[in-house]
Amino acid sequence: MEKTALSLSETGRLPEPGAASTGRPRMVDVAEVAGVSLKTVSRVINEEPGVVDATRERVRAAIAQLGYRVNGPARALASHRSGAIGIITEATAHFGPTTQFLGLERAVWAAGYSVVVASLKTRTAPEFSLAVDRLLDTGVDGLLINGSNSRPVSLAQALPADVPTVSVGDPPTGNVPADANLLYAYNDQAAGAGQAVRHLLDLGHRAVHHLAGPLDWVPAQLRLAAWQRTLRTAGVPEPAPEYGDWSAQSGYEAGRRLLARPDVTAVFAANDQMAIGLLRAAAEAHRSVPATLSVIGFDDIPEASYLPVPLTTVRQEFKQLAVAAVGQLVSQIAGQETTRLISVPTTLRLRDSTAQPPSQEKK
Amino acid sequence: MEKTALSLSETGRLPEPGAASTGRPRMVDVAEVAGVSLKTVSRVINEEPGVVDATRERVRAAIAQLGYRVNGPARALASHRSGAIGIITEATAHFGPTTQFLGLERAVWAAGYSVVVASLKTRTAPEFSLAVDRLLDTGVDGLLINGSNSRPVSLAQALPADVPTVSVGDPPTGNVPADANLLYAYNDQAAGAGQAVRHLLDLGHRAVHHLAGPLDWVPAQLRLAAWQRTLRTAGVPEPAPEYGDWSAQSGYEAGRRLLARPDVTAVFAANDQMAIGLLRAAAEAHRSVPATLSVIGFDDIPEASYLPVPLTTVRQEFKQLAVAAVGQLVSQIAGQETTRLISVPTTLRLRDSTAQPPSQEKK
DNA sequence: ACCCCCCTTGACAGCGCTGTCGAAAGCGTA
DNA sequence: TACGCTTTCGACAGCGCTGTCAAGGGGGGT
Repeated sequence: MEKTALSLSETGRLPEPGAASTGRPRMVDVAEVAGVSLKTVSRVINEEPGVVDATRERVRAAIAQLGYRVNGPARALASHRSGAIGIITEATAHFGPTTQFLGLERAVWAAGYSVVVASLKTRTAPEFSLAVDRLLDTGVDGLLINGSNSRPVSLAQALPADVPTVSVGDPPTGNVPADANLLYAYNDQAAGAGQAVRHLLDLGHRAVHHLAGPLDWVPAQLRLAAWQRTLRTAGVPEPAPEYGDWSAQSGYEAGRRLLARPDVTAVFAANDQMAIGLLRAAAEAHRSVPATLSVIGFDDIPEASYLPVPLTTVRQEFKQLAVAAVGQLVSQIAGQETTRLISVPTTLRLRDSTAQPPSQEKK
Repeated sequence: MEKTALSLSETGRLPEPGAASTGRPRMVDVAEVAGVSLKTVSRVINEEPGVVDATRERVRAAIAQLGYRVNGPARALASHRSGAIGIITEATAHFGPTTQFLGLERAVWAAGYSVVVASLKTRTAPEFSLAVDRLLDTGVDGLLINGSNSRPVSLAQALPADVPTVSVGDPPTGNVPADANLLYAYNDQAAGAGQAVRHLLDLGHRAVHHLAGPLDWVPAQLRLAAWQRTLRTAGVPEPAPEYGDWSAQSGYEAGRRLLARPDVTAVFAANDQMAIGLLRAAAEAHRSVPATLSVIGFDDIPEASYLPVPLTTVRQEFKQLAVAAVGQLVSQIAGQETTRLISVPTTLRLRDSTAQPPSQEKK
């Protein structure tokens, strides 16, 4: 027994001095080539102070010579920081979520972290929890939730309290627990939707209809609520909304139902894709836009300007939002005080799909 | 949820006996609670054989009680496998790349790996190398390259030989080095484009024009080449193509140039977005589709059916492709033999944007 | 009844890095 | 010349897990 132990420690796969040709070079190999200690190499790599320039150069040369690269897991284990941030995102190719996701991804790398992604195919709580678990198992330092969350309450519940998290895209809804680890960054949906509706009212429309998104998406709820609020404030009756699922197809179908109603002259669609579907339904119904029907969308997708009728829409600044959110998260990870809520303004892009209603004199 | 809350409040999550009651529970804490060795806990967690059911249950209970979760970096360090796969992707919200990316992401998780992402804003070699470096520094076990690569040669050059890699989306071009670590999975672009062009020829069009994508994207090259080949085979003259950048806007502009030419009756656009722009240009030029102009796209984006004229297009099966690619990569990581090239077929989706040319009798 | 072998479990040495702390060297001042 | 201070560097002990190998215990074959 002791014999075995002894012989083991004796053989102990010690690399012969000067020759470490096996496998990937390690930090100790670099140290040997540079003629310095392991720790000094570590200092150079992490750009810590207290290393004289000549030594630093020697180490850098050794690194280049061996083609050394750090072992992420080893570093994470020793330093208790993985340097990774997890992003939970919707598994949809929709313009909004995708653009926002890419913005976040780039902002995270720019902040010096790597990005681990888990996508959600359904909007169910179990799948959300599963995604969180997966990300936490990889050891992420923080979490970004991209896009809307259908479960404003369970969101906070499903998140462990000890991982800094920023929910990006939606403002908190309902009674938000004052849990300091859950922050929010979002586009000002309500203001944007309000602007859109007011624009239509200002043009002289007696009624503004709404083609809403699926109500398990917070942005859909917010845009709907802002539409209602704006109408109420203006003292205008509030017609029943039609609902879609963000897709052009659903916009087309909802559009057909909408256009079958009397007196529909202006429609605020909750996103551009549905507005596209609506435009198709209008064409089929021989309603010319904007002469007899005004349409306004939300997002400002790149195609918006190049539709048969260039689409008036509400633009969201995803890049700006992403940078703000990542800044917030990184501060939080560093243990600094941060703003709990960040709101990024939206802007109304006027194009050709909105005009005065056909019969002005009726007033 | 209530269960969790209850058990949490009951146990108070403080393992007393051990000294290290601070912070996250470790495997040794679980071992202590379960009354087994560290190694046995490891066995249970990794579902290794050789643990009797009773013991297994005891360990599982201890894990649940403590709320233990594995430390990814520690496991990666000890096992020499990070369990992560890196995906390099284009930083665009375009339908094709995004859909393909999401397919890959889900397929990777399904295969039991986590996903680290690096996006590319530009198509330059330095940025590509940077992305590879970042991913390798995090310790990924394999690499997926999502979408096209502009640099068929430098792609292989920029990749280290010791990391299994699958290029997803494009077939290899030019002389591919027989480097066993670089595999390919792709949609059969050439066949799809060929089908599209042949469809237009079969309808009786005397010429088929092409609205090509940017030539630094391999799919753009392939679709262009297939268009040329099909025309040549049919003995039809090959007009100069117009070029766009995949966007609706560029499609609109190229469409205007195209429609200014005489005798343009059929256009094969390299993607659906550009086809949308082209449709807009046609509307402005008072060319009705498909009566006086046939248009065909590529991708089959969800909106394609709901455009003013439902778009005939070539559908790509991204999900199927993703699953195949990940299977290929995982086998490669496991050191098994794999197919070096996987091709997934595309299909022509006939809708309303293609018809016979206006003047048939000219034939 | 005995032996052998397999099945289950545990002890222990790292994986490659960082954090702590102390040693050595350099430098100004008395 | 000697002293104390700062700057630069190295020794060493883990971080939390897995892989290897050995130990113990029970069942089947003879």
